[in-house]
Amino acid sequence: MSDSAAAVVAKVRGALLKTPAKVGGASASRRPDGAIRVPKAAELIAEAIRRRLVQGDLKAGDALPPEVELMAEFHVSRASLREAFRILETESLIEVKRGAHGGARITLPDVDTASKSIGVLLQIRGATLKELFDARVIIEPPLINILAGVRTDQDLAELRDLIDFEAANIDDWTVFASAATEFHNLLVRMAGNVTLALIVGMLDELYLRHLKRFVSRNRPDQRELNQQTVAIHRQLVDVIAARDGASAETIWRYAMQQSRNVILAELGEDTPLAVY
Amino acid sequence: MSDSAAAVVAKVRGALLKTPAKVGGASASRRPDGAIRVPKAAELIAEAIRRRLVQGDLKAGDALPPEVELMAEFHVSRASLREAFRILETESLIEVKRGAHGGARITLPDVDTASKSIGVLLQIRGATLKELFDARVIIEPPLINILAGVRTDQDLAELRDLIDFEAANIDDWTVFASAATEFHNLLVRMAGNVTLALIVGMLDELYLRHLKRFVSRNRPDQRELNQQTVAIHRQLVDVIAARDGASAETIWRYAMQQSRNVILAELGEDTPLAVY
DNA sequence: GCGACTCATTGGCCTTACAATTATTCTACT
DNA sequence: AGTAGAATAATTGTAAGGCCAATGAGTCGC
Repeated sequence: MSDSAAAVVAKVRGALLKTPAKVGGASASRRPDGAIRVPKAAELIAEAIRRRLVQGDLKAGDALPPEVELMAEFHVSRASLREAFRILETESLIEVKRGAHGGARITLPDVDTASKSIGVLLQIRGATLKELFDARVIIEPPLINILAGVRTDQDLAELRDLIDFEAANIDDWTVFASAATEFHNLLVRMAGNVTLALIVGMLDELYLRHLKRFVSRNRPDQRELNQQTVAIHRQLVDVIAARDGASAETIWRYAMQQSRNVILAELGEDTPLAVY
Repeated sequence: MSDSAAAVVAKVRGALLKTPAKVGGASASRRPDGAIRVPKAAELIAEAIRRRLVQGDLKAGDALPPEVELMAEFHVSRASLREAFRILETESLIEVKRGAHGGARITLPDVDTASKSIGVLLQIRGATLKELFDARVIIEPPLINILAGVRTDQDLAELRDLIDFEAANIDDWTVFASAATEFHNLLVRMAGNVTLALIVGMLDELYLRHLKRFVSRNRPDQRELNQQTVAIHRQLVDVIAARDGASAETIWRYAMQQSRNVILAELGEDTPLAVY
């Protein structure tokens, strides 16, 4: 290529940003301190691909063209393209496999990704385990109230199936714990607010991450606690079945405060959240 | 270097992962489908630096050594190192400047970063604007109740200062909007739950991003609405001053539902959230 | 002092080359 | 015919080296 590097850069920038009317376009973005930041080639490529993805041009599982083709398409070197890949991998938007028929494939980001970035933020800001639970105690009960109004018979059946599964695994600590967590998430999802379901999912995820790092032992009275849990879950579903939102909310708030107190008493109220 | 590439890779892996006892260590991680994934050099470097950062060996503003030194330290090529930089940049953990005395500097991630990853997730899952507001209507009022119990006189003073500022800028749409948003955030922060403050901050951020993309026009009755807003804010602070948590919660819930209805009527209830 | 200039430092980007991995295809042997 | 295993082709992972651009600090001239 005989162009000077500057010309090439200019060309790429031009090619990538040919939709300057889009107000949301994040080229030449400003940093908090007001200084302008010249976007790097890799960032522009990542942004272009990300846009295709979010706007639906690319679906999960779709394969991106091999590096050689993308290099030609974006007029960049392999190094820059690969840096863009690392960015998109970090955002869990692609996965790259090597070998024949390898290459980058679109993946849907999951809760893990988001909760990781939030986790770092919370840890830096000194959030405590107590706050994490308080947040859930505030968010979940009102959702249960809503759920009592919108639940279908199939929802009830699913919830009861899950409770039966809990009861069947009452002695297997890890299985029971993940089932109980899933019960929470299921309730929240059924309430129908995708946003809050996601938030609760992330809080769960953070709590579990913390747990896995610091707790390996079991409680002596675990079995008894688990039985209580199952009983409360059954009671809750019955009230939801009766469409008694207010009672359901009260029950759930009480139940969550109970388990919050048990867990915090064991782990320590002011334990700083630690996910790394 | 006369080693085969395989030997070099092995050496690097060994050097980077010399703390295998750390349970949190994410080398050779498993993907959801159970397949094991060989971590790339860039990921290992990013992880090593990230760990130093989160554990406090590196503070915000600290400069990392120049690329040449890091290449030597990690025994990797410049390409791999730079891919690692892109990963860390994506996570908002470093910022790279060029020129003399440039290089990578540690930065603290901010709400933007987290809300971006959540935004993608929400958009993909088809969250609507309505849900975003419903989430805030659920989360904020209980926090106001708490705030009424813990508020200090200085908190009241700050809130009233902010309201005065709102009143003074009642005709400047953008200034008023950001002041009103800050009022929300201030309330939530004062309630003392870092986790929920962060979550509300992210929801705000997402709403504002959406707004900036799609709304440029003003309402004809904006001035009147803003005056109502100021009146309600004053009323709220008075009730908080009286430590009347229940009333404060009720007032705030009502106020938020009002503004939710106004905004949704204008933008459309089922508008899918669009942040890109 | 103070502005323009120089220059060393450092990252941004490109090219080339080779190694490692993997799906497919071919081959040889049973 | 069928199948294990070897060759092959496609594709990413990593390295090395080079040029250019940006930047900030010191220097020189006024």
